Amino acid sequence: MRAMSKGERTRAMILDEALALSSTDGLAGLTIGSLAERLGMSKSGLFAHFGSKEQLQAAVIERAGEMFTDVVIRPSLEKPRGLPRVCALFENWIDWTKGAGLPGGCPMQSASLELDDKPGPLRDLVAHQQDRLRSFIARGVRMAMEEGHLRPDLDVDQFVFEGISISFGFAMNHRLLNHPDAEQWARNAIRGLVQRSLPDKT
Amino acid sequence: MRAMSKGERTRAMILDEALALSSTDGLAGLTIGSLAERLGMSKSGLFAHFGSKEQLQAAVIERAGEMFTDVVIRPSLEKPRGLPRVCALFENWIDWTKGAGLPGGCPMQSASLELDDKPGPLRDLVAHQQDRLRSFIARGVRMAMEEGHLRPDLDVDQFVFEGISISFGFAMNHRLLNHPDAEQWARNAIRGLVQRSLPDKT
DNA sequence: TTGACAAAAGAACGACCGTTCGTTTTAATG
DNA sequence: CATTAAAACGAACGGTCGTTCTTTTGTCAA
Repeated sequence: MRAMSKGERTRAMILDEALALSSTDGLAGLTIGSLAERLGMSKSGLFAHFGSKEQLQAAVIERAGEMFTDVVIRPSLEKPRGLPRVCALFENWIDWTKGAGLPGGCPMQSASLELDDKPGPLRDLVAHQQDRLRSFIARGVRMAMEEGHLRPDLDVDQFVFEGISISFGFAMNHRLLNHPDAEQWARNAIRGLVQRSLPDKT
Repeated sequence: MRAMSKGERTRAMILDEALALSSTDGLAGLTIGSLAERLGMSKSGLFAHFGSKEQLQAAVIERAGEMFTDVVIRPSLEKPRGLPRVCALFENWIDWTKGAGLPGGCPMQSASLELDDKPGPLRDLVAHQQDRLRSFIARGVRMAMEEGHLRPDLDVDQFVFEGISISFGFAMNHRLLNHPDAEQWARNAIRGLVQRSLPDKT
């Protein structure tokens, strides 16, 4: 890990700060000037690390994806496969939304809303990351079905849609209206989703 | 309606275009220059109608709220009170998300994400509108309980949370990933939510 | 320690931002 | 019609945007 040159180190430092900034101001609100000022360096010096603003934004999106993987996905893999892993993922996700690291909300969520009408490489990047998440959850659910933890006739895509919707809905309620009950609602909703996906007790 | 002066007419015209623009580019991406160009008028002439950009943005948010009321809420009031009205609301909402009028997605949703970390009058405005929607739905659900359409022990806030989450989740899936099954998932989820809120058949 | 190269700084660019102001055009009213 | 107020314009302001240069500084191996 000490094979990290000076340039690579500052680049990583820039990305960390850029991620924090874009989580509050959005991907478009992320400006090179303010980012440089926060880091106490010159615009041009910062700029040279990325070559263009779009590439900076792309790097931010990728970094956000890595962070999400580290905080939400990877820890869930330490749980036993099947239902425990699926539940752990949603719990990690709720914790992540509550502000794990980033000052603003989940940057991927705002990026999605921001880019949904703007075709281009950034939009493709975000869509791809969302697809990866979706298929990861689907894989976990299918495992849980194989393990007998969930109904064999469960509609996997429907389950994933509802789980993701709850997570996004929680972010909305928690961050904008910061309603104190939002977390409880989200946990209840996830629990209900799981409960009605269990195998029949007959 | 002919009591509308020239100024009021152009102001309305400006707001319509501003709403369309902000639905694709976001509230922050809405600029006076591009808006004026689209309308074929001068920046200063347009500016004079609002006095500041923030007031323009506030007017856009309010206009978006009116539009949502016209397209989603008001039509549901023509249905009989109780469950039919609640279901109609969610169906209207899905249609609205599919692009009723606006080229971009629901402007209120992106505004929420955009402003959730930026305290100020705009954030308050959006939060207030969301609160109004939430309490409107809650009122409808309570009516349905009184009519005997829904379980008397139903957790109203929980119901509202899940319904709103589904609607937002649909927007996300439909607009960003434009997954063809998204609408079906959303309708299934709403139907499931309603079904498990019905009175016991015992 | 020197020499080569990577990294950061600095100044400047054209473009666009929100905003102001004075002027001109247009609409409403007697 | 003439008058007056409302509405739209055009030019300009200070700032910031992303980006491009050239120059200076720092790093790191020979």
